[in-house]
Amino acid sequence: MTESIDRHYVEQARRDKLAAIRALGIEPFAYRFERTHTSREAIASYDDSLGEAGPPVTIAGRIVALRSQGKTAFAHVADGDGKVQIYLRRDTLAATVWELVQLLDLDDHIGVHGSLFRTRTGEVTVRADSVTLLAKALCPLPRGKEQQTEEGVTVFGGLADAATRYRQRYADLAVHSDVRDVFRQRAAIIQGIRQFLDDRGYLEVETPILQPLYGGAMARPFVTHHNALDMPLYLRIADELYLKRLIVGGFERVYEIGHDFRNEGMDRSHNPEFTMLELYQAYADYDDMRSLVEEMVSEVVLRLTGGYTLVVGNVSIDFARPWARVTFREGILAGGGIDILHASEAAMRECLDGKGLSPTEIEDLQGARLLDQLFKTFLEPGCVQPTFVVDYPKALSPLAKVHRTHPELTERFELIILGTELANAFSELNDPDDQRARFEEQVRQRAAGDDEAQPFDVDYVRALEYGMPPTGGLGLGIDRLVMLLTNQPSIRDVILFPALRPEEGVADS
RNA sequence: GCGCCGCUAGCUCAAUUGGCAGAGCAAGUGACUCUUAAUCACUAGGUUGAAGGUUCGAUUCCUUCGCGGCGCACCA
Repeated sequence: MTESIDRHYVEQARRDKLAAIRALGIEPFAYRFERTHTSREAIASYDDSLGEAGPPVTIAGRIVALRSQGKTAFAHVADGDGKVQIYLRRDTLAATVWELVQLLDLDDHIGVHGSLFRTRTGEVTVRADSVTLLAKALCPLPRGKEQQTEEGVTVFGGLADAATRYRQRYADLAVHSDVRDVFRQRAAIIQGIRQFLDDRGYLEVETPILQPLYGGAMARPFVTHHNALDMPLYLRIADELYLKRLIVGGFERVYEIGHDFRNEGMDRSHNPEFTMLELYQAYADYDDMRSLVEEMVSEVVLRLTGGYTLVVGNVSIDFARPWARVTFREGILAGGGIDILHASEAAMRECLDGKGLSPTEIEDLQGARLLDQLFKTFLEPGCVQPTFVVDYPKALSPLAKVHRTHPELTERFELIILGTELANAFSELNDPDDQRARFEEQVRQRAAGDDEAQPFDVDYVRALEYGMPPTGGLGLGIDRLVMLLTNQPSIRDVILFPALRPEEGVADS
Protein backbone atom coordinates (compact mmCIF):
# COMPACT_ATOMS: atom_id res chain seq x y z
CA MET A 1 0.00 0.00 0.00
CA THR A 2 1.24 3.43 -0.81
CA GLU A 3 0.18 6.91 0.23
CA SER A 4 -0.79 7.73 -3.31
CA ILE A 5 -4.00 5.72 -3.32
CA ASP A 6 -7.24 7.62 -3.58
CA ARG A 7 -8.64 7.69 -0.13
CA HIS A 8 -12.25 8.17 0.58
CA TYR A 9 -12.98 11.79 1.42
CA VAL A 10 -14.16 10.82 4.89
CA GLU A 11 -10.90 9.12 5.71
CA GLN A 12 -8.92 11.88 4.02
CA ALA A 13 -10.57 14.46 6.24
CA ARG A 14 -9.50 12.49 9.30
CA ARG A 15 -5.95 12.12 8.03
CA ASP A 16 -5.83 15.87 7.52
CA LYS A 17 -6.88 16.31 11.13
CA LEU A 18 -4.27 13.76 12.20
CA ALA A 19 -1.61 15.91 10.55
CA ALA A 20 -3.02 19.04 12.16
CA ILE A 21 -2.90 17.37 15.58
CA ARG A 22 0.74 16.41 15.06
CA ALA A 23 1.40 20.00 14.00
CA LEU A 24 0.10 21.07 17.42
CA GLY A 25 2.83 18.92 18.93
CA ILE A 26 0.35 16.31 20.15
CA GLU A 27 1.03 12.59 19.62
CA PRO A 28 -2.26 11.13 18.37
CA PHE A 29 -1.50 7.56 19.46
CA ALA A 30 -0.69 7.40 23.17
CA TYR A 31 1.20 4.72 25.06
CA ARG A 32 -0.93 4.47 28.17
CA PHE A 33 -3.45 6.35 30.21
CA GLU A 34 -4.28 6.21 33.87
CA ARG A 35 -7.97 6.50 34.58
CA THR A 36 -9.55 6.74 38.01
CA HIS A 37 -13.08 5.71 37.12
CA THR A 38 -14.99 3.79 34.51
CA SER A 39 -17.97 5.64 33.11
CA ARG A 40 -20.32 3.76 35.39
CA GLU A 41 -18.16 4.33 38.45
CA ALA A 42 -17.87 8.03 37.63
CA ILE A 43 -21.63 8.50 37.39
CA ALA A 44 -22.14 6.50 40.59
CA SER A 45 -19.67 8.69 42.45
CA TYR A 46 -21.75 11.83 41.94
CA ASP A 47 -24.13 12.96 44.63
CA ASP A 48 -26.62 15.75 44.04
CA SER A 49 -25.73 17.41 47.35
CA LEU A 50 -22.41 18.28 45.70
CA GLY A 51 -24.09 20.58 43.17
CA GLU A 52 -21.64 22.05 40.66
CA ALA A 53 -18.62 20.91 42.69
CA GLY A 54 -18.66 17.19 42.08
CA PRO A 55 -15.63 14.97 42.62
CA PRO A 56 -12.80 14.96 40.08
CA VAL A 57 -12.60 11.91 37.84
CA THR A 58 -10.41 10.73 35.01
CA ILE A 59 -12.22 8.60 32.45
CA ALA A 60 -11.25 7.13 29.10
CA GLY A 61 -13.15 5.80 26.14
CA ARG A 62 -14.35 6.19 22.61
CA ILE A 63 -16.29 9.23 21.44
CA VAL A 64 -19.72 7.91 20.49
CA ALA A 65 -21.54 11.22 20.15
CA LEU A 66 -20.24 14.71 19.57
CA ARG A 67 -22.34 17.89 19.62
CA SER A 68 -20.41 21.05 19.05
CA GLN A 69 -21.93 24.46 19.70
CA GLY A 70 -19.14 26.78 18.84
CA LYS A 71 -17.45 27.69 22.09
CA THR A 72 -18.77 24.64 23.93
CA ALA A 73 -19.29 21.05 23.02
CA PHE A 74 -20.89 17.98 24.52
CA ALA A 75 -19.72 14.46 23.84
CA HIS A 76 -20.47 10.98 25.05
CA VAL A 77 -17.52 8.77 25.84
CA ALA A 78 -18.14 5.01 25.95
CA ASP A 79 -15.93 2.49 27.74
CA GLY A 80 -16.24 -1.15 28.70
CA ASP A 81 -19.16 -0.72 31.05
CA GLY A 82 -21.18 2.19 29.74
CA LYS A 83 -20.85 5.78 28.69
CA VAL A 84 -20.70 9.19 30.26
CA GLN A 85 -21.29 12.66 28.91
CA ILE A 86 -18.49 15.20 28.91
CA TYR A 87 -18.82 18.97 28.67
CA LEU A 88 -16.09 20.94 26.93
CA ARG A 89 -15.79 24.72 27.25
CA ARG A 90 -13.34 26.93 25.47
CA ASP A 91 -12.90 29.13 28.55
CA THR A 92 -11.93 26.25 30.87
CA LEU A 93 -9.50 24.46 28.58
CA ALA A 94 -5.94 25.33 27.60
CA ALA A 95 -5.73 26.90 24.13
CA THR A 96 -3.95 23.89 22.62
CA VAL A 97 -6.45 21.50 24.15
CA TRP A 98 -9.32 23.53 22.69
CA GLU A 99 -7.64 23.32 19.30
CA LEU A 100 -7.35 19.57 19.78
CA VAL A 101 -11.05 19.37 20.66
CA GLN A 102 -11.85 21.02 17.32
CA LEU A 103 -9.95 18.19 15.62
CA LEU A 104 -11.70 15.34 17.42
CA ASP A 105 -13.95 12.96 15.50
CA LEU A 106 -16.52 10.38 16.37
CA ASP A 107 -14.84 7.12 17.44
CA ASP A 108 -11.57 8.70 18.59
CA HIS A 109 -10.31 7.34 21.90
CA ILE A 110 -9.75 10.06 24.46
CA GLY A 111 -9.01 10.44 28.14
CA VAL A 112 -10.78 13.18 30.07
CA HIS A 113 -10.10 14.70 33.47
CA GLY A 114 -12.65 16.91 35.14
CA SER A 115 -15.22 17.24 37.87
CA LEU A 116 -18.75 15.91 37.84
CA PHE A 117 -21.90 17.98 37.78
CA ARG A 118 -25.48 17.54 36.69
CA THR A 119 -26.63 19.44 33.59
CA ARG A 120 -29.85 21.37 33.39
CA THR A 121 -31.36 18.52 31.47
CA GLY A 122 -30.43 16.17 34.28
CA GLU A 123 -27.46 14.15 33.05
CA VAL A 124 -24.42 13.56 35.26
CA THR A 125 -21.55 14.95 33.19
CA VAL A 126 -17.80 15.45 33.39
CA ARG A 127 -16.80 19.10 33.02
CA ALA A 128 -13.50 18.60 31.25
CA ASP A 129 -10.46 20.50 32.37
CA SER A 130 -8.11 18.41 30.26
CA VAL A 131 -8.46 16.14 27.26
CA THR A 132 -5.88 13.62 26.07
CA LEU A 133 -6.05 12.03 22.65
CA LEU A 134 -5.36 8.30 23.08
CA ALA A 135 -5.94 7.06 19.54
CA LYS A 136 -7.27 8.75 16.44
CA ALA A 137 -9.88 6.79 14.51
CA LEU A 138 -9.00 7.16 10.83
CA CYS A 139 -12.15 5.38 9.73
CA PRO A 140 -15.53 6.09 11.25
CA LEU A 141 -17.38 3.09 12.65
CA PRO A 142 -20.68 2.26 10.94
CA ARG A 143 -22.46 3.63 13.93
CA GLY A 144 -26.16 4.37 14.15
CA LYS A 145 -27.59 7.24 16.12
CA GLU A 146 -29.21 6.46 19.43
CA GLN A 147 -32.23 8.13 20.87
CA GLN A 148 -33.08 7.64 24.51
CA THR A 149 -36.83 7.24 24.95
CA GLU A 150 -39.12 6.11 27.73
CA GLU A 151 -39.12 2.58 26.36
CA GLY A 152 -35.35 2.41 25.99
CA VAL A 153 -32.83 3.16 23.30
CA THR A 154 -33.84 3.43 19.65
CA VAL A 155 -31.05 3.15 17.09
CA PHE A 156 -31.28 4.91 13.75
CA GLY A 157 -29.15 3.45 10.98
CA GLY A 158 -26.13 1.46 12.09
CA LEU A 159 -24.48 -1.75 10.95
CA ALA A 160 -27.05 -4.19 9.62
CA ASP A 161 -25.37 -6.16 6.85
CA ALA A 162 -24.73 -9.66 8.21
CA ALA A 163 -21.68 -10.25 6.04
CA THR A 164 -20.00 -7.07 7.28
CA ARG A 165 -20.94 -7.82 10.86
CA TYR A 166 -19.23 -11.22 10.74
CA ARG A 167 -16.25 -10.13 8.63
CA GLN A 168 -15.57 -6.99 10.63
CA ARG A 169 -16.57 -8.34 14.00
CA TYR A 170 -14.46 -5.62 15.63
CA ALA A 171 -16.79 -3.03 14.14
CA ASP A 172 -19.85 -5.07 15.02
CA LEU A 173 -18.70 -5.34 18.62
CA ALA A 174 -17.63 -1.72 18.81
CA VAL A 175 -21.04 -0.58 17.69
CA HIS A 176 -23.37 -3.15 19.27
CA SER A 177 -23.25 -3.52 23.02
CA ASP A 178 -25.84 -6.30 22.82
CA VAL A 179 -23.41 -8.33 20.68
CA ARG A 180 -20.75 -7.82 23.33
CA ASP A 181 -23.28 -9.03 25.89
CA VAL A 182 -23.80 -12.29 24.01
CA PHE A 183 -20.09 -13.05 24.25
CA ARG A 184 -19.98 -12.09 27.91
CA GLN A 185 -22.79 -14.54 28.48
CA ARG A 186 -20.94 -17.14 26.47
CA ALA A 187 -17.96 -16.77 28.78
CA ALA A 188 -20.23 -16.99 31.82
CA ILE A 189 -21.82 -20.20 30.53
CA ILE A 190 -18.45 -21.84 29.93
CA GLN A 191 -17.19 -20.61 33.26
CA GLY A 192 -20.30 -22.06 34.92
CA ILE A 193 -19.68 -25.45 33.31
CA ARG A 194 -16.04 -25.43 34.47
CA GLN A 195 -17.08 -24.48 37.97
CA PHE A 196 -19.68 -27.23 38.07
CA LEU A 197 -17.24 -29.89 36.91
CA ASP A 198 -14.28 -28.67 38.97
CA ASP A 199 -16.47 -28.69 42.08
CA ARG A 200 -17.24 -32.36 41.45
CA GLY A 201 -13.67 -33.48 41.00
CA TYR A 202 -13.43 -33.60 37.22
CA LEU A 203 -9.94 -32.92 35.94
CA GLU A 204 -9.64 -30.52 33.03
CA VAL A 205 -7.15 -31.85 30.49
CA GLU A 206 -5.81 -30.94 27.07
CA THR A 207 -5.44 -33.58 24.38
CA PRO A 208 -3.99 -33.24 20.88
CA ILE A 209 -5.72 -31.15 18.30
CA LEU A 210 -3.24 -32.35 15.69
CA GLN A 211 -3.73 -36.09 15.50
CA PRO A 212 -1.98 -38.75 13.42
CA LEU A 213 -5.33 -40.55 13.24
CA TYR A 214 -8.71 -39.01 13.75
CA GLY A 215 -11.65 -40.73 15.36
CA GLY A 216 -14.41 -40.57 17.91
CA ALA A 217 -17.08 -39.37 15.50
CA MET A 218 -18.27 -39.81 11.96
CA ALA A 219 -17.06 -36.82 9.99
CA ARG A 220 -14.63 -35.76 7.33
CA PRO A 221 -11.48 -34.25 8.81
CA PHE A 222 -9.23 -31.35 7.87
CA VAL A 223 -5.80 -32.61 6.86
CA THR A 224 -2.51 -30.81 7.30
CA HIS A 225 1.12 -31.80 6.95
CA HIS A 226 3.97 -31.95 9.43
CA ASN A 227 7.14 -30.98 7.59
CA ALA A 228 9.75 -32.36 9.99
CA LEU A 229 8.02 -35.72 10.27
CA ASP A 230 6.87 -35.56 6.65
CA MET A 231 3.51 -37.00 7.51
CA PRO A 232 -0.13 -35.96 7.39
CA LEU A 233 -1.80 -34.80 10.55
CA TYR A 234 -5.51 -34.41 11.09
CA LEU A 235 -7.29 -31.70 13.03
CA ARG A 236 -9.37 -33.58 15.53
CA ILE A 237 -13.03 -34.25 14.89
CA ALA A 238 -13.51 -35.33 18.52
CA ASP A 239 -11.52 -35.72 21.75
CA GLU A 240 -13.11 -39.05 22.59
CA LEU A 241 -10.38 -41.60 22.05
CA TYR A 242 -7.70 -39.60 23.86
CA LEU A 243 -9.90 -38.87 26.85
CA LYS A 244 -10.76 -42.55 27.23
CA ARG A 245 -7.04 -43.38 27.14
CA LEU A 246 -6.81 -41.16 30.22
CA ILE A 247 -9.49 -43.23 31.94
CA VAL A 248 -7.32 -46.28 31.21
CA GLY A 249 -4.45 -44.33 32.73
CA GLY A 250 -6.27 -43.96 36.01
CA PHE A 251 -7.88 -40.53 35.90
CA GLU A 252 -11.43 -41.27 36.98
CA ARG A 253 -13.10 -38.03 35.91
CA VAL A 254 -11.77 -35.98 33.01
CA TYR A 255 -13.15 -33.32 30.75
CA GLU A 256 -11.98 -31.10 27.94
CA ILE A 257 -13.52 -27.99 26.45
CA GLY A 258 -11.99 -27.32 23.09
CA HIS A 259 -12.40 -26.95 19.38
CA ASP A 260 -13.26 -29.79 17.06
CA PHE A 261 -12.92 -29.42 13.30
CA ARG A 262 -15.20 -31.04 10.76
CA ASN A 263 -14.75 -30.56 7.06
CA GLU A 264 -18.41 -30.32 6.21
CA GLY A 265 -21.17 -27.94 5.29
CA MET A 266 -21.97 -24.76 7.16
CA ASP A 267 -25.37 -23.58 8.21
CA ARG A 268 -27.18 -22.01 11.11
CA SER A 269 -26.10 -24.74 13.50
CA HIS A 270 -22.77 -25.84 11.97
CA ASN A 271 -19.42 -24.07 11.83
CA PRO A 272 -16.38 -26.03 10.61
CA GLU A 273 -14.63 -25.17 13.86
CA PHE A 274 -16.77 -25.45 16.97
CA THR A 275 -16.52 -25.85 20.71
CA MET A 276 -17.25 -29.15 22.34
CA LEU A 277 -17.33 -30.31 25.92
CA GLU A 278 -16.37 -33.95 26.31
CA LEU A 279 -16.47 -35.64 29.66
CA TYR A 280 -15.67 -39.17 30.83
CA GLN A 281 -16.28 -40.76 34.20
CA ALA A 282 -15.08 -44.15 35.38
CA TYR A 283 -17.55 -46.58 36.95
CA ALA A 284 -20.45 -44.62 35.48
CA ASP A 285 -22.96 -45.40 32.76
CA TYR A 286 -25.22 -43.37 30.51
CA ASP A 287 -27.83 -42.98 33.27
CA ASP A 288 -25.22 -41.20 35.37
CA MET A 289 -24.41 -38.98 32.39
CA ARG A 290 -28.09 -38.20 32.08
CA SER A 291 -28.44 -36.89 35.61
CA LEU A 292 -25.10 -35.12 35.32
CA VAL A 293 -26.00 -33.14 32.20
CA GLU A 294 -29.45 -32.39 33.56
CA GLU A 295 -27.99 -31.00 36.75
CA MET A 296 -25.19 -29.16 34.99
CA VAL A 297 -27.28 -27.40 32.37
CA SER A 298 -30.10 -26.49 34.75
CA GLU A 299 -27.57 -25.05 37.17
CA VAL A 300 -25.94 -23.00 34.41
CA VAL A 301 -29.37 -21.69 33.42
CA LEU A 302 -30.08 -20.79 37.03
CA ARG A 303 -26.77 -18.97 37.36
CA LEU A 304 -27.32 -17.11 34.11
CA THR A 305 -30.95 -16.10 34.49
CA GLY A 306 -31.81 -16.54 38.15
CA GLY A 307 -34.53 -19.04 37.24
CA TYR A 308 -35.19 -22.18 35.24
CA THR A 309 -37.40 -20.75 32.53
CA LEU A 310 -36.08 -19.21 29.37
CA VAL A 311 -37.94 -17.68 26.45
CA VAL A 312 -36.28 -18.65 23.18
CA GLY A 313 -37.85 -17.19 20.08
CA ASN A 314 -41.52 -17.36 21.00
CA VAL A 315 -41.27 -20.57 23.04
CA SER A 316 -40.82 -20.80 26.77
CA ILE A 317 -38.33 -23.51 27.73
CA ASP A 318 -38.50 -25.00 31.21
CA PHE A 319 -35.17 -26.33 32.46
CA ALA A 320 -36.47 -27.38 35.88
CA ARG A 321 -35.59 -30.98 36.65
CA PRO A 322 -36.49 -33.68 35.93
CA TRP A 323 -36.51 -33.47 32.15
CA ALA A 324 -38.67 -35.59 29.89
CA ARG A 325 -37.36 -38.99 28.88
CA VAL A 326 -38.58 -41.09 26.01
CA THR A 327 -37.08 -44.16 24.41
CA PHE A 328 -36.20 -44.01 20.75
CA ARG A 329 -38.64 -46.85 20.06
CA GLU A 330 -41.58 -45.49 22.08
CA GLY A 331 -41.11 -42.00 20.71
CA ILE A 332 -41.35 -43.15 17.12
CA LEU A 333 -44.24 -45.45 17.99
CA ALA A 334 -46.12 -42.53 19.52
CA GLY A 335 -45.31 -40.08 16.73
CA GLY A 336 -45.43 -42.32 13.67
CA GLY A 337 -47.44 -45.33 14.85
CA ILE A 338 -44.73 -47.79 13.95
CA ASP A 339 -42.63 -50.15 16.07
CA ILE A 340 -39.08 -50.12 14.78
CA LEU A 341 -38.25 -53.38 16.52
CA HIS A 342 -40.95 -55.38 14.78
CA ALA A 343 -42.03 -53.58 11.63
CA SER A 344 -40.54 -54.42 8.25
CA GLU A 345 -38.45 -51.85 6.44
CA ALA A 346 -41.16 -51.67 3.81
CA ALA A 347 -43.71 -50.74 6.47
CA MET A 348 -41.34 -48.11 7.87
CA ARG A 349 -40.89 -46.58 4.44
CA GLU A 350 -44.64 -46.49 3.98
CA CYS A 351 -44.90 -44.43 7.18
CA LEU A 352 -42.67 -41.76 5.68
CA ASP A 353 -44.90 -41.38 2.63
CA GLY A 354 -46.15 -37.83 2.32
CA LYS A 355 -43.73 -36.46 4.91
CA GLY A 356 -41.86 -34.18 2.56
CA LEU A 357 -39.64 -36.77 0.92
CA SER A 358 -39.84 -37.80 -2.68
CA PRO A 359 -40.75 -41.45 -3.41
CA THR A 360 -37.25 -42.12 -4.73
CA GLU A 361 -35.67 -40.64 -1.60
CA ILE A 362 -37.84 -42.92 0.55
CA GLU A 363 -36.99 -45.89 -1.67
CA ASP A 364 -33.26 -45.29 -1.08
CA LEU A 365 -33.60 -45.38 2.68
CA GLN A 366 -32.60 -48.50 4.51
CA GLY A 367 -30.99 -49.68 7.73
CA ALA A 368 -29.48 -46.91 9.83
CA ARG A 369 -30.57 -44.16 7.44
CA LEU A 370 -34.14 -45.31 7.52
CA LEU A 371 -34.21 -45.37 11.32
CA ASP A 372 -32.58 -41.95 11.43
CA GLN A 373 -35.19 -40.55 9.06
CA LEU A 374 -37.99 -41.94 11.25
CA PHE A 375 -36.37 -40.24 14.22
CA LYS A 376 -36.02 -36.93 12.38
CA THR A 377 -39.59 -37.09 11.11
CA PHE A 378 -41.60 -38.39 14.05
CA LEU A 379 -39.63 -37.77 17.21
CA GLU A 380 -36.97 -35.06 17.08
CA PRO A 381 -39.11 -32.06 16.00
CA GLY A 382 -41.57 -32.72 18.83
CA CYS A 383 -38.83 -32.52 21.47
CA VAL A 384 -39.20 -28.83 22.27
CA GLN A 385 -38.73 -28.91 26.01
CA PRO A 386 -35.49 -30.57 27.22
CA THR A 387 -35.94 -34.23 26.33
CA PHE A 388 -33.71 -37.26 26.63
CA VAL A 389 -34.16 -39.70 23.79
CA VAL A 390 -32.68 -42.95 25.10
CA ASP A 391 -31.71 -46.39 23.83
CA TYR A 392 -30.81 -45.89 20.18
CA PRO A 393 -30.75 -48.82 17.76
CA LYS A 394 -27.37 -50.46 17.41
CA ALA A 395 -27.27 -49.61 13.73
CA LEU A 396 -27.27 -45.90 14.54
CA SER A 397 -24.65 -46.07 17.27
CA PRO A 398 -21.45 -47.85 16.34
CA LEU A 399 -19.59 -46.37 19.30
CA ALA A 400 -21.93 -47.20 22.15
CA LYS A 401 -22.10 -50.22 24.41
CA VAL A 402 -24.86 -52.69 23.67
CA HIS A 403 -27.86 -52.28 25.93
CA ARG A 404 -27.61 -54.57 28.94
CA THR A 405 -31.14 -55.97 28.45
CA HIS A 406 -31.96 -55.27 24.79
CA PRO A 407 -29.22 -56.62 22.51
CA GLU A 408 -30.61 -54.77 19.48
CA LEU A 409 -30.28 -51.42 21.24
CA THR A 410 -27.39 -49.44 22.69
CA GLU A 411 -26.96 -47.52 25.91
CA ARG A 412 -26.99 -44.11 24.36
CA PHE A 413 -29.02 -40.95 24.73
CA GLU A 414 -29.28 -37.64 23.01
CA LEU A 415 -30.50 -34.49 24.68
CA ILE A 416 -32.91 -32.65 22.38
CA ILE A 417 -34.14 -29.10 22.99
CA LEU A 418 -36.18 -27.12 20.47
CA GLY A 419 -35.81 -30.02 18.05
CA THR A 420 -32.02 -29.69 18.05
CA GLU A 421 -29.45 -32.09 19.43
CA LEU A 422 -27.48 -30.58 22.26
CA ALA A 423 -25.69 -33.54 23.82
CA ASN A 424 -24.90 -37.15 23.08
CA ALA A 425 -23.82 -39.75 25.62
CA PHE A 426 -23.00 -43.45 25.87
CA SER A 427 -22.10 -46.15 28.22
CA GLU A 428 -18.66 -46.42 26.65
CA LEU A 429 -17.53 -49.54 24.87
CA ASN A 430 -14.71 -51.05 26.95
CA ASP A 431 -14.42 -54.51 25.45
CA PRO A 432 -11.24 -54.37 23.31
CA ASP A 433 -12.27 -57.30 21.12
CA ASP A 434 -15.65 -55.71 20.41
CA GLN A 435 -13.88 -52.42 19.70
CA ARG A 436 -11.48 -54.14 17.31
CA ALA A 437 -14.39 -55.74 15.49
CA ARG A 438 -16.11 -52.36 15.15
CA PHE A 439 -12.96 -50.75 13.77
CA GLU A 440 -12.70 -53.60 11.29
CA GLU A 441 -16.27 -52.92 10.24
CA GLN A 442 -15.38 -49.25 9.80
CA VAL A 443 -12.43 -50.20 7.62
CA ARG A 444 -14.74 -52.34 5.49
CA GLN A 445 -17.14 -49.45 5.08
CA ARG A 446 -14.26 -47.19 4.19
CA ALA A 447 -13.12 -49.62 1.54
CA ALA A 448 -16.69 -49.66 0.27
CA GLY A 449 -16.49 -45.92 -0.30
CA ASP A 450 -17.72 -44.37 2.96
CA ASP A 451 -15.16 -41.61 3.47
CA GLU A 452 -16.60 -40.78 6.88
CA ALA A 453 -15.87 -44.19 8.35
CA GLN A 454 -13.24 -44.07 11.05
CA PRO A 455 -9.73 -45.40 10.58
CA PHE A 456 -8.52 -48.31 12.70
CA ASP A 457 -6.79 -46.96 15.80
CA VAL A 458 -4.47 -49.79 16.87
CA ASP A 459 -3.07 -47.85 19.78
CA TYR A 460 -6.53 -47.17 21.16
CA VAL A 461 -7.36 -50.89 21.12
CA ARG A 462 -4.05 -51.53 22.89
CA ALA A 463 -5.11 -49.07 25.57
CA LEU A 464 -8.42 -50.89 26.00
CA GLU A 465 -6.53 -54.17 26.29
CA TYR A 466 -4.86 -52.84 29.41
CA GLY A 467 -8.39 -52.57 30.76
CA MET A 468 -10.75 -49.59 30.81
CA PRO A 469 -13.22 -49.58 33.70
CA PRO A 470 -16.89 -49.16 32.88
CA THR A 471 -17.16 -45.55 31.80
CA GLY A 472 -19.85 -43.06 31.02
CA GLY A 473 -19.09 -40.42 28.39
CA LEU A 474 -20.81 -37.23 27.34
CA GLY A 475 -20.36 -34.75 24.52
CA LEU A 476 -22.10 -31.39 24.62
CA GLY A 477 -22.08 -28.76 21.88
CA ILE A 478 -21.15 -25.55 23.64
CA ASP A 479 -22.03 -23.26 20.75
CA ARG A 480 -25.52 -24.68 20.50
CA LEU A 481 -25.99 -24.38 24.24
CA VAL A 482 -24.92 -20.75 24.06
CA MET A 483 -27.27 -20.16 21.11
CA LEU A 484 -30.12 -21.53 23.16
CA LEU A 485 -29.34 -19.69 26.38
CA THR A 486 -28.68 -16.37 24.68
CA ASN A 487 -31.58 -16.69 22.22
CA GLN A 488 -29.44 -16.36 19.10
CA PRO A 489 -30.75 -17.83 15.86
CA SER A 490 -27.40 -18.68 14.24
CA ILE A 491 -24.20 -20.32 15.41
CA ARG A 492 -22.42 -17.37 13.77
CA ASP A 493 -23.93 -15.13 16.38
CA VAL A 494 -22.18 -17.00 19.20
CA ILE A 495 -18.79 -17.51 17.51
CA LEU A 496 -16.69 -14.35 17.47
CA PHE A 497 -15.08 -15.01 14.10
CA PRO A 498 -17.23 -17.53 12.23
CA ALA A 499 -15.94 -19.19 9.07
CA LEU A 500 -16.75 -17.20 5.92
CA ARG A 501 -15.76 -17.23 2.32
CA PRO A 502 -12.71 -15.06 1.77
CA GLU A 503 -13.49 -11.46 1.08
CA GLU A 504 -12.63 -10.31 -2.41
CA GLY A 505 -9.51 -8.17 -2.53
CA VAL A 506 -8.59 -8.53 1.14
CA ALA A 507 -7.40 -12.08 1.75
CA ASP A 508 -4.87 -12.11 -1.09
CA SER A 509 -3.51 -8.60 -0.87
C1' G B 1 -24.47 -29.24 -4.06
C1' C B 2 -29.99 -27.53 -5.19
C1' G B 3 -34.00 -23.76 -4.74
C1' C B 4 -35.77 -18.88 -3.28
C1' C B 5 -34.52 -13.84 -1.80
C1' G B 6 -31.08 -9.81 -1.46
C1' C B 7 -26.68 -6.58 -3.05
C1' U B 8 -28.02 1.42 -4.83
C1' A B 9 -23.32 7.27 -1.37
C1' G B 10 -19.01 5.63 4.49
C1' C B 11 -23.98 3.67 7.21
C1' U B 12 -29.49 2.89 6.99
C1' C B 13 -32.80 2.94 3.07
C1' A B 14 -35.95 5.16 -1.46
C1' A B 15 -36.43 5.41 -6.87
C1' U B 16 -43.99 4.62 -10.33
C1' U B 17 -44.70 0.67 -16.48
C1' G B 18 -37.65 0.52 -18.81
C1' G B 19 -37.25 7.45 -19.05
C1' C B 20 -32.52 13.18 -15.55
C1' A B 21 -30.16 8.00 -9.20
C1' G B 22 -32.72 10.53 -4.16
C1' A B 23 -33.32 11.17 1.42
C1' G B 24 -31.66 10.84 6.58
C1' C B 25 -27.29 10.14 9.28
C1' A B 26 -21.89 10.46 8.79
C1' A B 27 -18.30 14.11 6.09
C1' G B 28 -16.66 19.54 4.67
C1' U B 29 -17.55 25.10 5.33
C1' G B 30 -20.12 28.78 8.27
C1' A B 31 -23.41 30.26 12.75
C1' C B 32 -24.25 28.89 17.86
C1' U B 33 -21.21 29.06 25.76
C1' C B 34 -26.31 23.42 29.07
C1' U B 35 -26.60 19.94 24.33
C1' U B 36 -28.21 14.86 24.10
C1' A B 37 -31.14 11.51 17.20
C1' A B 38 -28.56 19.12 19.20
C1' U B 39 -30.28 22.93 15.70
C1' C B 40 -29.85 26.20 11.19
C1' A B 41 -27.59 27.41 6.22
C1' C B 42 -24.57 25.90 2.31
C1' U B 43 -21.17 22.15 -0.08
C1' A B 44 -19.35 17.68 -1.55
C1' G B 45 -20.15 12.52 -1.87
C1' G B 46 -22.44 7.11 -7.00
C1' U B 47 -18.55 2.16 -12.25
C1' U B 48 -26.51 1.04 -8.66
C1' G B 49 -21.80 -6.26 -6.39
C1' A B 50 -18.95 -7.81 -11.48
C1' A B 51 -19.09 -9.06 -16.66
C1' G B 52 -22.03 -9.62 -20.88
C1' G B 53 -26.85 -9.18 -23.57
C1' U B 54 -31.79 -6.91 -25.17
C1' U B 55 -33.16 -1.62 -25.95
C1' C B 56 -33.10 4.99 -28.62
C1' G B 57 -32.52 4.47 -23.28
C1' A B 58 -31.32 -0.55 -17.92
C1' U B 59 -30.91 0.34 -10.64
C1' U B 60 -35.30 -1.86 -13.26
C1' C B 61 -35.70 -7.11 -18.25
C1' C B 62 -32.35 -11.63 -19.69
C1' U B 63 -27.59 -14.72 -19.04
C1' U B 64 -23.20 -15.88 -16.34
C1' C B 65 -20.28 -15.01 -12.09
C1' G B 66 -19.18 -13.13 -6.89
C1' C B 67 -20.82 -12.37 -1.84
C1' G B 68 -24.65 -12.85 1.82
C1' G B 69 -29.44 -14.53 4.00
C1' C B 70 -33.27 -18.30 4.33
C1' G B 71 -34.86 -23.29 3.19
C1' C B 72 -33.43 -28.26 1.50
C1' A B 73 -29.56 -31.88 1.04
C1' C B 74 -24.96 -33.46 3.33
C1' C B 75 -23.36 -33.54 8.35
C1' A B 76 -23.77 -33.96 14.78
